[in-house]
Amino acid sequence: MTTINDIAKMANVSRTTVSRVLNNNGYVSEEVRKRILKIVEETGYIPSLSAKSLRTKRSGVIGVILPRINTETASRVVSGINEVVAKENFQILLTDTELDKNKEIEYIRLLQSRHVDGIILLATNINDRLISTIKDANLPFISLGQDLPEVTSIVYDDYHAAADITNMLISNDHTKIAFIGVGEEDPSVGQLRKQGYLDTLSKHNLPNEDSWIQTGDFSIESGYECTKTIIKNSSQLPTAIFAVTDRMAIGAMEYLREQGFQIPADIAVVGIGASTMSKHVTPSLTTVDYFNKEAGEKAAQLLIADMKKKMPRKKYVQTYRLIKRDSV
Amino acid sequence: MTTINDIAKMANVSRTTVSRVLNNNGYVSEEVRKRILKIVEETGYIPSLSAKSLRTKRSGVIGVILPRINTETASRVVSGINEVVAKENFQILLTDTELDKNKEIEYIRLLQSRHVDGIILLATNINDRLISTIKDANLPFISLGQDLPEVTSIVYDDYHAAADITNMLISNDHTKIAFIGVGEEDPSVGQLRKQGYLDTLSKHNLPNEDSWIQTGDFSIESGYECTKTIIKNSSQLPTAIFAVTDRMAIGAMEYLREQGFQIPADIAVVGIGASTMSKHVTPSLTTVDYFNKEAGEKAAQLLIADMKKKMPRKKYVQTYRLIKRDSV
DNA sequence: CTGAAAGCGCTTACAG
DNA sequence: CTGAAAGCGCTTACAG
Repeated sequence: MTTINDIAKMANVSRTTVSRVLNNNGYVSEEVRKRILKIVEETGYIPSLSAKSLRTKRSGVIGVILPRINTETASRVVSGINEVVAKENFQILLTDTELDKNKEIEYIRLLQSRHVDGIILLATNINDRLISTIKDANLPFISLGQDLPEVTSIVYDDYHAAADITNMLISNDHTKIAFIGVGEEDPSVGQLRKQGYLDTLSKHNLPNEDSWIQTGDFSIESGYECTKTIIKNSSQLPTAIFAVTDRMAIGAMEYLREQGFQIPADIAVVGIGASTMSKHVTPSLTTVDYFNKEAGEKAAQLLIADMKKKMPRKKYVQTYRLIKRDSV
Repeated sequence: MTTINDIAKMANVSRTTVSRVLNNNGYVSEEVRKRILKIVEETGYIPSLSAKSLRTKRSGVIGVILPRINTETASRVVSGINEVVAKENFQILLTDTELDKNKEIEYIRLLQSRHVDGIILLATNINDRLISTIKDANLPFISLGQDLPEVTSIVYDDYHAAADITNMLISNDHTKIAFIGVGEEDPSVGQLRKQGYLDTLSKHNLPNEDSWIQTGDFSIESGYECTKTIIKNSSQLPTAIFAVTDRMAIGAMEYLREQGFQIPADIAVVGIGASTMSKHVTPSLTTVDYFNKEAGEKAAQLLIADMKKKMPRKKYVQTYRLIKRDSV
């Protein structure tokens, strides 16, 4: 492999000078510069970034920790992150926890050992070990999706989004609104969205049967099953179902359609996420757009800013947008 | 930052011994091992992989080059790759070319400078500069999705998949079959799928009007527009439309539905890709499953095998499966 | 404008 | 079973 020493020899200069040319800093005579560049070109020399990184303590790599790699949300976020960091010549090192909390911690340490310059975590839960691992890493760090104490966080406005969409159902004359949520170990999706729903119901003095509130696991199938339970176990049928993710909402629509319910005439369905699918199912799904890609961009911008100059911890709340379509 | 030297001092041994304990090779007395491990634990010491990689010439990182990061195909493939490489403790360094051919080459060189142990390229085209860059990199390399000369390639069986699905339309009594393809700079999707369609038509002596054959760009919108052109410009309406991707097929369905056509009664629609969406649109879309995740797994396995022991160049053809649903 | 030298944090023959 | 020493390929004060 060609190294900086080879280039130096071939150009009859020291490797110091070659380094200066390559990094464009320090004075080098135009003549020498040209000579070196020519040789670099001819040999196809590619500098070793591991050596550089060992020496400079910067790697040009940003670590991204995802709960699941193959979801539309994740790929939108990564796309947003990538767009920003690529411009600054950073690469993304991707890790997938498969929703395993231990892996979150393991990967933070791993990324640290790879000397990444910063980490963006798409968080799904909050726990003390996680927080302390992040503190110990002592690296520019952004949490996206959960409000992590002591860590700069970008969160979606889960509470208000859920409240808004519930309100929208109410203003469409729905008074019996069922709910499909996820487990409370996920504060953002599991707790805040549910609270937004519950508070809105009580504000309007609306009833809610126990059987109207079900807990799924983000999958289409769980939306289907929860809806089955709602329909079968309710003394009174709801006239609307609010699922906290589009996928579960689409599972709900599937079950309702199979059972011969008309959507929205018999039962309306809404979700959250503005997935591509939500637009193309029939009827098209009313949902909330969380601007995931923009959230990824923002996370990357904040991270880069923090890398350049240590920023104080702050919490950012993303905006969202209701998308009214045919399922209501 | 704690280094191996610090640990060595604290344990009163040489860093050689610490290295041996950490990497679990060479003889170390049980007593010393325990002492070292305890100190490692207490200090939270994290070895520097850049230093290790500089020394060993292996990085434990695999580079993946994607044409677009946020597509379902890409995320399935990456998920498959990740599953395999994570087991062997490799990380994925992800790059996104945004369909720019120059970036493919740029990223190969970049990944090389980062000393990745191998590269998987989701190729979208074939050109000489690309091939020669790959040869120069002299790294374990797998092409996925295109048959790159001189490079181990995993390809989908585009020709036969297209032929099969066309045949299926014919055996459902369709004789007027329109086609929505993509540009021919993409040999797999643009050329092979089209050829499979054309050959099947001529084998059955079926007609095909010029206006029945349109070229889109993978997007839902282009499927919509191509279908508009087909419907408006044809002297005879086709009774079926074969779009080479699900997204374009879904665009086609959208236009047809808007215009009041019944699917499949008036016009049948088929796609390729087995996207999640294809299952959940109404009517559900007949399509071809390419097992993208399995392709990703296989790419990773081949790459790892090649890293361990140089393998001869070979071409692998993935299997596929027709999924008949309600759009035919 | 240019170079010699030190050092980043590891691993690995080699010697004992 | 253990350690001293060399070296991986860079960058960066420092000196001239």
